[in-house]
Amino acid sequence: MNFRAQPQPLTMSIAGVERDTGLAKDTLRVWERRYGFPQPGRDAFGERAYSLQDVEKLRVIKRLLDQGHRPGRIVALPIEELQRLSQGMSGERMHWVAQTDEGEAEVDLRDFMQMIKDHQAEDLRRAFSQAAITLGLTRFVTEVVAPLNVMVGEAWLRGALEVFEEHLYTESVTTVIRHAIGSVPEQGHHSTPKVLLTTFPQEAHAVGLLMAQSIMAIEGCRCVSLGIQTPLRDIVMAAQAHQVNVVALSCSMNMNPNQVIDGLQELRAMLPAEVVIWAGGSSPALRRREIAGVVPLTQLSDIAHEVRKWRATHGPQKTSPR
Amino acid sequence: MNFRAQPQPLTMSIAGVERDTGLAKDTLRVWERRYGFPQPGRDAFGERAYSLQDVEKLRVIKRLLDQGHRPGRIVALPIEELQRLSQGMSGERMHWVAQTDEGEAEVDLRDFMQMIKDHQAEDLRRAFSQAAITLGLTRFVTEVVAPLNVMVGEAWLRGALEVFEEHLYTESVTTVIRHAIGSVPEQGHHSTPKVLLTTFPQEAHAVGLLMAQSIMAIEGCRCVSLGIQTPLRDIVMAAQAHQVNVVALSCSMNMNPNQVIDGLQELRAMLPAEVVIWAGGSSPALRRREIAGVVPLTQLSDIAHEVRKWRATHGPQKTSPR
DNA sequence: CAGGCTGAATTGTCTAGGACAGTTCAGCTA
DNA sequence: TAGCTGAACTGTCCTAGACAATTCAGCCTG
Repeated sequence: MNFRAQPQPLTMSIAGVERDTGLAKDTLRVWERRYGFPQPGRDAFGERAYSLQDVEKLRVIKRLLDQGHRPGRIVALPIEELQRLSQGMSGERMHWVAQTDEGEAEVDLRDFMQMIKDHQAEDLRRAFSQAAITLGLTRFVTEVVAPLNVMVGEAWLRGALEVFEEHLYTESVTTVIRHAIGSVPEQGHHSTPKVLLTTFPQEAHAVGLLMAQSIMAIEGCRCVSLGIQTPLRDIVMAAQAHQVNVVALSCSMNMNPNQVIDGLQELRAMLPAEVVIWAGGSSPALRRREIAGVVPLTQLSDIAHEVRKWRATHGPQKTSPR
Repeated sequence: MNFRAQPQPLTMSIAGVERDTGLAKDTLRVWERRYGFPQPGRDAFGERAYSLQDVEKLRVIKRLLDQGHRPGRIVALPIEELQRLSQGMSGERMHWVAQTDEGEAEVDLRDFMQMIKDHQAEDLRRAFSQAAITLGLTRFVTEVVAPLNVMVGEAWLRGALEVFEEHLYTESVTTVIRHAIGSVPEQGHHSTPKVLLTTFPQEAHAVGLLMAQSIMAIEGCRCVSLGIQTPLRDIVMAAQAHQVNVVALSCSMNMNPNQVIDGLQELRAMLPAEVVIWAGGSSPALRRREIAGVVPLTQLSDIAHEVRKWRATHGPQKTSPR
């Protein structure tokens, strides 16, 4: 067993930091000028070289920003102070427990986390399958996958989880949800609403989309998913080609809030008024401010409500004539 | 049916163009300086305002770049010239036909292409499912999906297929293959080889990986997939954590050949010698030159051969002790 | 004629600081 | 307490220059 220690680069380029933290290059430079942090060293070519500690701190800062803090107040703070701030929230509910109808606790999320950390690939997938069957797809997604996503994301931010461990989790969940979706009986040609699912080009996370799709399928929608990263104009063209009633976008926490808002506004301007836009996911942009003509779904449970609301507003079974 | 031809703004900001074309802001500005195109107007604030025609032309240029053209040669060309270049290549063998054992032609790939272009989402998925059942998973993947990938890729390069149409194809195929993999009986804890599947961080295409996984599953391998885009060091760490015998990488045509070669060499240096590396996919880098300690699998059928070869070389059922 | 070397051209990304519109805050007034 | 207003904050755009990395084109060699 001679796995070599990696030739880990001890620093990161500005482009790497942008990708890792989601903070634009311009922003990083302007913070340096204004707040004195980050203060990267320079490599042999005179280009910024960020230490891994600084990148770590930037990640914490990003999270605090998403929670509503303002840059000028926190960017210059020492790391301990930031961690104290970010401890404030989260971190309490590592012990959520989903319960079966009979009331006994059956699914302890810590068990899943443990399997991820122990790299028990087969066991993990089997446990997910079992939970999906025991709880049903809707509860599995809302009570197991959603909180696990948060826990995995936080663990990754803390550095408690490696990228490959997160990948394994994502792959396992994807497999199980897709399999479950396949078991939902297909909708007839006239069931409504017909929903187009996809994400903006900047969004790399596919699980959120899949979760939404699974709940919509259960609620009896006709789902057409394009997967992730569809250019704006293609979303519009697809909505037209498939004659959908609803366009549903998944926007994860990692997307730039401004891009989310801009994208939604542009999309709204390009789509005909009778096509509804649902924007779901953990992006802070969705909570922050209302966007005209866009329905924010900040919780998974909102989906079912919105489907029913749509059906109440529109004819119960006829596809709108257009 | 009042889908608007365009969004009200007849121009686009530089950020919008970046989002729509995938060309970085820096690149757009430098092209303007060097080649005189694009030559955007300015809005009331003195900021670049790109016409929709220019954006359209930029999209064509992006496509040509992906094909291997160089910016200096094409950016300044008039739109007609660019379109002529796009037409140029590909497009002869649209008439492959897979045959059932009885010999009758059953599956005409042109039918699938037609369904994609006609946006018949449900029919397409149903047709794929049916083909997978009729032909069996291995033949479905090698005789239907593989050639269709080529056809779809070529059509996209020619501009004959929109991005959202390609997305729909990818999503449908993914659904069907994943479902089929789920039906392959799970391997026991001692079957070999144990294979780690993933791609390099630059690789965005997941279907190739899935195709490989499906064939390996059929051949009785224990597959651990991390999905796409795993950093190099995480591939190594995962190989160790999961104690795999083989690391399988999928490298599509779209990856930079140099990145493929460098990545494989670095990976080879980091992994212990007893872990085999299989590199599959349509990347030209795999055909071009041999890489020491890496097995190239340029065809899907190579996978089965290589699995058997591995079993012949190593003990038939014991996991290597290490 | 294949293959390898070298210098020149090409190309994306980085650097610097300045500017400004839009948002949020803080203090004053009613 | 509520509402207004000016000041501070903040992200993104701007210009123009520089340079490493890649690719091309020509030449030489075996």
